[in-house]
Amino acid sequence: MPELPDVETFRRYLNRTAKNKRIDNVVVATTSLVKDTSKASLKRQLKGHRITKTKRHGKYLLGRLSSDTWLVLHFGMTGDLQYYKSEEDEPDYTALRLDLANNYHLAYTSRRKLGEVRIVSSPDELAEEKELGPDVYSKQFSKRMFIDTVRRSRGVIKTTLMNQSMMSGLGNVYADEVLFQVGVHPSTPVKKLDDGDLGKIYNTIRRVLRTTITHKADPDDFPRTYFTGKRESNRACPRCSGTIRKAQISGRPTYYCSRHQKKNK
DNA sequence: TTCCATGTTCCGCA
DNA sequence: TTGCGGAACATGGA
Repeated sequence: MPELPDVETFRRYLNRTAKNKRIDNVVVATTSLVKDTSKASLKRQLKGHRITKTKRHGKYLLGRLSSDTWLVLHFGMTGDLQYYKSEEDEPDYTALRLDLANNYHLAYTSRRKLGEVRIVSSPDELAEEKELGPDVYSKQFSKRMFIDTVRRSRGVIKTTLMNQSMMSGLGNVYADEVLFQVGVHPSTPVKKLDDGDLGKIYNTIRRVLRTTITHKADPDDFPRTYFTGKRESNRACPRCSGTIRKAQISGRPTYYCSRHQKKNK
């Protein structure tokens, strides 16, 4: 679930729920997800403070604390956020729980324990440490930057779009969605794409992200011509009379339409 | 039971 | 030397 549109949805959720509420108590249930700091230190840095502002860089959600440091949440493949009042509503797999002054709780859950929780001094510090490229949905990330960045890659287009150090935010599912919509085969070498092709890919990335964020990253609400949420081989293509195929690209399961996504135009 | 999975990181090879 | 691709990681669900 958690690629850029999901994390942006989490960010907005946090803004209208736990933001500006004092954190009275902190429960760390899954210590292995806390990186670069001890459990005790994480608790100390959260307790008594509030999240006053949120940001997102790619798939990372950051919350500025009233102490002027930043809480970082990464959701791995199965992370989620839940805001609730009654203790019996506590979700399964809660890894970190913030008990707020209004008696509500914010739970960060992780089924597969692949995420990350930490404190950094600034969003820039996080980007530097993780070597994150610009957020693919940010205003600053222009079409020119996109084309120049992609040109540095010697690999195939899908893998390039997913490379977080080139641009951050797209994962396996949304990279497929973008290429599906723009009609480019995922294993097309970047060097075979001209500036016109790349410009179209850029426009499609922005449009797909805008649309899916609008629908709160819920595939059930996506337009019919999207195939996120319907990733299944041998299924009819929602855009043409073709059939959805599955392949392995850079070790990731990849879905594409064998008819309207040709390797060479 | 076996296989698969929306994440990142590490290692070997070209 | 640099960058790409595959494997590993942890764990639940189909």
